[in-house]
Amino acid sequence: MPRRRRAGPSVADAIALRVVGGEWPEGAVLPTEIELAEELGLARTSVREALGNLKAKGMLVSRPKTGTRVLPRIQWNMLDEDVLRWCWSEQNRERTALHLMQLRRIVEPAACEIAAASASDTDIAVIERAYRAMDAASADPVAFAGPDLEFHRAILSATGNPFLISLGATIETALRLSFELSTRQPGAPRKSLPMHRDVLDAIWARKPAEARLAMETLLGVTESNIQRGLSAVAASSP
Amino acid sequence: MPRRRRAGPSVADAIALRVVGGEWPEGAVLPTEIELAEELGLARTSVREALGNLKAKGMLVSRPKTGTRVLPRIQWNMLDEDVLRWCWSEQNRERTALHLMQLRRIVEPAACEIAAASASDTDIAVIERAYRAMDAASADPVAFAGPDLEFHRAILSATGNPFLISLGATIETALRLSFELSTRQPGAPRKSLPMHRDVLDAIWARKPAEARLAMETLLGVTESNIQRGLSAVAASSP
DNA sequence: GACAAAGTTTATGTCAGACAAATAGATCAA
DNA sequence: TTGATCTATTTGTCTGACATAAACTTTGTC
Repeated sequence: MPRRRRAGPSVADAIALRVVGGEWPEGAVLPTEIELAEELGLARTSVREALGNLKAKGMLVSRPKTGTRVLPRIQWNMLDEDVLRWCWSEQNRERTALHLMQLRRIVEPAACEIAAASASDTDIAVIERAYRAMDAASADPVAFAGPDLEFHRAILSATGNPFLISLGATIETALRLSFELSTRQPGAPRKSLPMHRDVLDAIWARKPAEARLAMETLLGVTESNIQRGLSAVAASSP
Repeated sequence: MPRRRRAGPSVADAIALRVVGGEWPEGAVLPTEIELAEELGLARTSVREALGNLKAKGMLVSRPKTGTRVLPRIQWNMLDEDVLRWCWSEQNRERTALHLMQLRRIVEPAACEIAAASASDTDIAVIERAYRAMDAASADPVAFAGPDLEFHRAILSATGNPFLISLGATIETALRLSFELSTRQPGAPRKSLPMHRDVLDAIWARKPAEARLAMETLLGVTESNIQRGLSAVAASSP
């Protein structure tokens, strides 16, 4: 007697991971809903719900008779947190990490500039609180990560631009995924703290140009840290 | 005898528009699935499918007994095309249009720089093809819009960065929505054409700095066009 | 009377089976 | 050969039922 497991979003996860893994490449049609249901030991309803999620995220499309096809990856919404998470569990993490870094170096300095020009006092207070938490945790690289993410997210939020705020959520997810890469440097927190301080001070002083510059400097160091982390990973697992 | 209408995604649309419209504000719980089904004249299954989509996009969350609640707008994924479309049908289009423009002025010049530095010949050929189509349609502002969108999207694609490519899709959707605002200027196509040409030439000549500058100039003119369009709308409907 | 344990209620989550609709592919006719 | 029709198959929708979880109520105890 098969007890009903609370499948939840894990069904979408299971199918999405198989899509990302290449079991059904771009343009391929995946098995019928009934076949998938049998294979996974679920009702067709549950499979449909999972497939519906993947359709909502631009990964699949389905039509009667034709079946459900995998859309080209170019059309997937990489800015969706789930899609990003699923795609992360793949071989090419290095390139993804670098692409993410490229995005950050485009968006975050500009966000700093905007924040310095137009953030409210409460916005800045949130940034400052994150900074204090970073300071308190600077001895522990693991505990340091949380406030670090919050610091960068708070700056995006301080712009008041909904698009940039959503981008902040995406970046935060990606950073959490690439956490392993950036924390291989034990002394990194201590070194990056004063740079974060520079960013905060410039925003607090309402100096947009300086804020942008401080963030560019910070991200430059961050990128070289990540690159060192990448080469360390590559060296440890030839 | 109620014939079954092919409801399709319009169910999600209907519910999403009511959420965006403020019928159930942030944090509020919306009616039970059964009540919604009765109200919409659909089966609970169909309502569930629509709600599932909205959950996948970060707009709703639901738990047994508690019901389905509207998440804070700050958590919605504004970079999702559907969410963007739904939020567009609201009062504050002006601010949204300006926020979009702010995003473009951050992303597109940087993308131009990257494209000029690293785009493949085929990537550039796609950009050039879009430019030719713009040239051919420069007499008709309506026909001009399509190739115009394609031109900007092609530049984002030419970066080879999946995140920027996804952003391109978002920007394209938003531009299509704000189409009405930017086409109030009859002579705009003719004026913007040479600026697009400058962008293309700089990318073709592999001069990143010039490409960035050309795009900044182009977007500056575009923004003032949109602002004129906004004030024209405000003046025509007091 | 306060408080903890057990039962009740109710909404979502899952299942099962059926029919409707659409369409790709096969069949048939001119 | 070509065009229209037929058929098979897959997704889309409906119906009704039970499972599960959590807020609410009741009960029992100190």
